[in-house]
Amino acid sequence: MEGTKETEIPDSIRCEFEEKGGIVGIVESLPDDQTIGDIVSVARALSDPVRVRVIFALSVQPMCVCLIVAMTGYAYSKMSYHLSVLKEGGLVCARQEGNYLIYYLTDLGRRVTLWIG
Amino acid sequence: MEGTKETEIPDSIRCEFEEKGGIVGIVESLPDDQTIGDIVSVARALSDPVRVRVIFALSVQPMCVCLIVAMTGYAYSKMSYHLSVLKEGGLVCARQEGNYLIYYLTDLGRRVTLWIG
DNA sequence: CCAACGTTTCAACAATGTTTGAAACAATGG
DNA sequence: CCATTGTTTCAAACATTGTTGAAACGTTGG
Repeated sequence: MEGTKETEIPDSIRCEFEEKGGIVGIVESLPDDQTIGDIVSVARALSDPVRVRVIFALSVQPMCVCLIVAMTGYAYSKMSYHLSVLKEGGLVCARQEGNYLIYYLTDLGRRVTLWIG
Repeated sequence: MEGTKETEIPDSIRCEFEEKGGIVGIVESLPDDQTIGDIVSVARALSDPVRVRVIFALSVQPMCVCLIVAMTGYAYSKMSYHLSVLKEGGLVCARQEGNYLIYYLTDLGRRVTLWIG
């Protein structure tokens, strides 16, 4: 055994694989951890049906929490949790208006909603 | 109170909201459950860093499990689990070659990888 | 047929994510 | 200042996901 090789790999792959620089080459071509982390947090935000519904609804128009709650039938505290996950994923943000909090899509939220739609 | 109205909503939203048909109108404009479910299962597949890394690696070239394992340092059984999540999300599939299983991106997997990259 | 290899499956366990209801907070109107 | 309304926070219960190591499966070569 010489150098970086430890694993046997099938012929059908070996050639292309070595051309690409082997494991080292492929790993180097991967996005950095920060980018991967961003992707993961968006994905997590989208990994629940009610949250997906909410961002689609917000893509129609901004809404206060009371509307979102009325639309989904969820309790305030429950929806508050889901909204916080969407906020952490960078998909929504909120502005205060009097007694109300109005949630709306961020730029990223808009792009994501367009793309998955 | 007349008709569908039960919730007080702030002035800044009311007008636009009623134009869109209120809650009923907005709910009707949402994607159907099947579509939402598909989005969620793709999102879940992407909601772990190692899985995201794997699909990026597979976008460079198909790989047998032993290579993926070597690349990530994960145990076989662990990686096998993550690959099954990616498969359930419809992002990857595999073909057998002799003793090896070679994973590669599906069409959906390719589109997703391109978009998130 | 047997042994070796690549891979998956399984069950127990650990870790994370979600729900619940009560309590707290902030803004408004009286 | 007080009561009310819209919303968040918190901790405890609960549910879903991820990890581990051992055992099983399928394919290959001897």
